[in-house]
Amino acid sequence: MLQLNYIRENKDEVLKRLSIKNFKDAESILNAVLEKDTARRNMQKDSDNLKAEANQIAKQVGELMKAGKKEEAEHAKAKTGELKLKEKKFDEQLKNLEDEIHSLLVQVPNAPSLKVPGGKTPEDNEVVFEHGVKPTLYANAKPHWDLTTKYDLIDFELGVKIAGAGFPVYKGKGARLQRALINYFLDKATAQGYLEIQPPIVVNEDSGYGTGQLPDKEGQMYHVGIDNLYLIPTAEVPVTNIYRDVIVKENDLPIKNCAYTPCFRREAGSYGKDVRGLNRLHQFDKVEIVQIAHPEKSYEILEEMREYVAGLLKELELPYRVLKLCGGDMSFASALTYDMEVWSAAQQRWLEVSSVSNFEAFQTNRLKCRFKDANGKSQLAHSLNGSALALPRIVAALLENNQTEIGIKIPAVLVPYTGFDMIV
RNA sequence: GGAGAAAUGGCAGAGUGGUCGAUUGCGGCAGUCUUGAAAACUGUUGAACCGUGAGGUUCCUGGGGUUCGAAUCCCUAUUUCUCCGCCA
Repeated sequence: MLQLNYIRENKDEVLKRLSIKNFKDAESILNAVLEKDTARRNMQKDSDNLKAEANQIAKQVGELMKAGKKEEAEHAKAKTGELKLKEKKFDEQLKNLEDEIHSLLVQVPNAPSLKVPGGKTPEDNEVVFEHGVKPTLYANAKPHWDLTTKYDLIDFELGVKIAGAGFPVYKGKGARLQRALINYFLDKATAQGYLEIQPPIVVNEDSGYGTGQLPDKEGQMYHVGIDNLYLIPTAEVPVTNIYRDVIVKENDLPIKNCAYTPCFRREAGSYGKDVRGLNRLHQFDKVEIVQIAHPEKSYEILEEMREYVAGLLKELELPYRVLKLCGGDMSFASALTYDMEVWSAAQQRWLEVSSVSNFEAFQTNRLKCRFKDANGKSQLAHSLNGSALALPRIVAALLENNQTEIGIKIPAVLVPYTGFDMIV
């Protein structure tokens, strides 16, 4: 949620930034918000005065009673009846106005950074960096869904039997490769100063609202109805919610957390080649990095996180590219997002493996995650997160790109974790 | 799942109808002392909203109620703890 004060003071800038996201009704919504805000403030002033008066009378009654002036006290009491009625009316109207403002405000996406390119579709994303050489495969090379069968690494059919499509069963070296990647990613993140967190993988409603999955994306999460809990779609949800309703120390910024969790996504509406094999799953593993940052440092930190993720891909010897998402392709909450994609040699396409975003104060406004600045004033911190990394598509690319006639080569950095350097 | 108790500021913990936005301790911050630090001492220290300001309003888990007046009384929801049962 955008900050009301900020909109009030920087309306033109906010409008300009929102136009990058092609958000249509920005002007009319913001005008309505500001109008209602003015009305709300006036009403609060009136209401506060009324309450002050009532408080005065209550105090007087107390004093009169103590002094034994019963009659006068009764007289004063009588006066409050009327005030009370008015008070109730004011409170109701105030609450209505606040609700209206809130429901308008939650419709407004985060205002993109001015660095975000315009555009509407993924084609308009800007390639800012590309690294590595796309491998040329031998004649009989296969896509990963054939390789996983050939080497008995992943059983998709078995997953269907046990749970359903999109819940693969990893076996033998396939399972070991998963564990190796998770450990490798966690070790790297820890070395980079991220504190490892092992959060719950279900969250309550408040947490869902805190990071913005609720109410909009309710249908994308698995819901445990009997206890009203949601399976997390990403570790971002439980980890960021650690800082809900928290005032952190300015000196502690930036706070760096990482977490491995399984992630659960219903992916309603997906179909076709996008869902083949490991391309899109209902359950997958991911190591997430999260930072709570000082507002002045957040963009610097975004670049640092992007570099960090790129470093992982480089070590894994995967050809990758970095996209700066255009306004139309960005998520609702993001102010600037980099997508990292790896080249899948057998599918001949780029696969998104990480998304690194600066949310500025959009999430922290909802979360009420603040810090005290040098003047003792609380202000909202900025939040950022990124995948580092999501496993399935990394596995897909590793298998496809490194296949040879005699087996699949494991990149050197992973060998200490897998215990084997070749899948044969 | 059954029985009981509790929920107060960063933490601990007072407070049972008006003088309570809340005693006190710890922690934090600033200062004195010190070459520096520690200790000691002194001061300061919750949040949100309205207001240029003075100041005002709201908040003692959430919601509702009683009352001129509620942290305090009543109802309700949630959570936590203890005991019992079950159990990785």
